[in-house]
Amino acid sequence: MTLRSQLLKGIMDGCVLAVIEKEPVYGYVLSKKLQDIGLVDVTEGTIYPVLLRLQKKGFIVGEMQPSEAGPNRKYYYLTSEGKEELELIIEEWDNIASPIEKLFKRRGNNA
Amino acid sequence: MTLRSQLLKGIMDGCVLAVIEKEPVYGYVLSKKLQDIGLVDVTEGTIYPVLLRLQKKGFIVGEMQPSEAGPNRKYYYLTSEGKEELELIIEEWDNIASPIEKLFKRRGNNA
DNA sequence: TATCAATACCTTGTTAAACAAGATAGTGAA
DNA sequence: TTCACTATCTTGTTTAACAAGGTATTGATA
Repeated sequence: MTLRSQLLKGIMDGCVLAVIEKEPVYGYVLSKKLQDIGLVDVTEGTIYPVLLRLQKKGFIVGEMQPSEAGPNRKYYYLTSEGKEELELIIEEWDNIASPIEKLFKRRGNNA
Repeated sequence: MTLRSQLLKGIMDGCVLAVIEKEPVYGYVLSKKLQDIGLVDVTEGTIYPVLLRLQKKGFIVGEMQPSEAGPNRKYYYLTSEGKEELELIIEEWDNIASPIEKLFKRRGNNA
């Protein structure tokens, strides 16, 4: 719908892997974290399909853990395949983002 | 299909507008230009739908011009609405790209 | 003449992923 | 008992890249 949602296509996997790499998280809090850093539209409707996809591909593993308050939480951990995948995604990102940056930067430089 | 193709979602319009802003171009050569700067998969199957979409929205206008060798060329020019749209797209890009960059940058900093 | 490559336009169909909307359920406070 | 917050997940819609194909012009080569 939004331009924002289109711009995230193909990079959500990378974002999720990057967060999980730092420390294992569960879906609900992952969504909040991504919103906090500026990806404001990343709600649960986005995050859970991504987590399922990544788990199916073997890049993360989920483990249910009891919670003292509220429903149980499914924590996700990065696998070594997931780490490799993250490297690839970051490389691709650089390959795509840098020509776009150049295209967008050299403009209005009449100062 | 490719990760690359997903990463370009929602940003092709901006890329095309940015190129046309510098100088009017026709579709065939626009595709080559974008490939040259690193967007290697941007073929005519990508470019012509984008040009039609942008024209329908009033961001560019096309004008057929005779060619001495080969088929005629349809040159596209940026409108003032197109310029405004480009500004918006670049702003959105910055809003999305910068948190992603941060997520990807602060890694492997054990040097 | 026929054929090929390069140039140049365009359309159709497939596919993937974000995400809005909704369903379900546990805890605890008012 | 009603509400808010936490937490999981699914379904359906939408959008845009782009692979594949089609048409036509010019000019070179066989």
